Amino acid sequence: MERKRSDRIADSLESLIFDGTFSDGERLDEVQLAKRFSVSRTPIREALQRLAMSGLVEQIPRRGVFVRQPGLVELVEMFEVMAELEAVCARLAAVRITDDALDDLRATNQRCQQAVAAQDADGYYRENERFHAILYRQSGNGFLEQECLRLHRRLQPFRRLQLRLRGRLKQSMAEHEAVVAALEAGDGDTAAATIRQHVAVQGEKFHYLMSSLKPAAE
Amino acid sequence: MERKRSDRIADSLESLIFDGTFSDGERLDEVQLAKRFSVSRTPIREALQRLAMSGLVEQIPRRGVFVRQPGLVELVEMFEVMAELEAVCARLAAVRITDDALDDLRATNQRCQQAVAAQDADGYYRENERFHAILYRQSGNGFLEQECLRLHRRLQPFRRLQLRLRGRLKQSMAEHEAVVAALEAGDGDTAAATIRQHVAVQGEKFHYLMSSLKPAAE
DNA sequence: GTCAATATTTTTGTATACAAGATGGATATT
DNA sequence: AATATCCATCTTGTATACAAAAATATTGAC
Repeated sequence: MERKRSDRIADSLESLIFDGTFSDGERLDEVQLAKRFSVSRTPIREALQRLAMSGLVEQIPRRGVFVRQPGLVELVEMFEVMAELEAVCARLAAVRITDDALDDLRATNQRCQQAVAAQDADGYYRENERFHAILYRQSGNGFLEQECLRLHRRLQPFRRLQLRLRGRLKQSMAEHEAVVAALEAGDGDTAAATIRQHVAVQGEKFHYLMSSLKPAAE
Repeated sequence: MERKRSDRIADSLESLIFDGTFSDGERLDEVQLAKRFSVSRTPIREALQRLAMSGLVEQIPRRGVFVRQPGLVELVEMFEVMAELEAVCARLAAVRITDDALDDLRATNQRCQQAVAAQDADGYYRENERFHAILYRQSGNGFLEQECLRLHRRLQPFRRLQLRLRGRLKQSMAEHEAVVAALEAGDGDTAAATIRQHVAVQGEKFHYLMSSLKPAAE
């Protein structure tokens, strides 16, 4: 599936940026990375360019690429956009969703519940991902679906941080149920409002998390 | 401002794809392009990669890159997303917009009107761009602003097609005025609904244009 | 004559070599 | 001593060379 070396390197670098191995503002030296991955500069450069397009690094011409960790405000902004995009998906899905997809959502939610009960974090994430992916798909708008997947993927590492908040999982599940109910009833506005809140609260919780942990981020 | 040769090449290729010099599905040969731009394959490859990220071409590993003109359905989808994004901007702007920005919007609209009266197509586009750019900015969400600018830019060549529809410009201006009025009144829902319709209608008109011109596009 | 297997050629992906701009420090001048 | 200038070095951007894979042509078997 992965074909070009530069693709795999891009993924690796992405992970390294996400898990904080590269701190914000750090310059990524091409020859260093080339040695690290045992390749020439060419695939490194291709990978870096991809990351630049994704917004993970900033490429200053003739100067180098610098990792660009989103600050607190940008994160909140991204969560806000994610919330709105998912709300659009929900509103569209309310009229376009198929019965099969509704069944799928319910089944996914059930598995998600079981994962919560079993304290299976990975399982929870997998099913949660699936829930949202189905919602995107059922918007009936392939372009919207892709954009949602893109942003969702970008926010994923930050989403992981906040699961530790007590009681969040249970409430999250309840919100999922409410969304399914609204979709079933064809109530687009309720579905949109519910999912918007469901996602937006993550941004807010994140805000809280950050300000409680770090002294003054940005 | 333009720094790397590959950047300028990417822009050139983008234009060539937009204006239809490269038809859909056509393979872009690296050496051919290299000769055409009198450079080596390296900057060509970098440019092509950027285009692939933007979705303008599809890159099939070890096989080449192929231009990927959006089909009719994808265009409608993109306009739908644009409409929703702008609606979000409007709703947020209704509470966040500054008085200065309101004045700016009004002035821009006025210049836009004048351009319409003078049959100054370029002027109209410039001011129309500005109107939407201000709206994005006044959402108060920098990330949303960037995403809107990205999609707006991508849709620009297709938007240009439909100005020839009789009476569209006048109605468009009226919609702009309505948006400003709603923003002034702080009525986010009305502003959102108005701008959503304003943008969505472009996708629909485009649909009409296509089906009337081409026999059966996709 | 058709199909298949192999060889040739073409094209992409990667490595290396080269060019030009940027960084940093040393030296000279005020 | 402070600052400006020039030089050395380093890093990026581009060109070329090489390797591997795919496309195409050729040849052989049936």
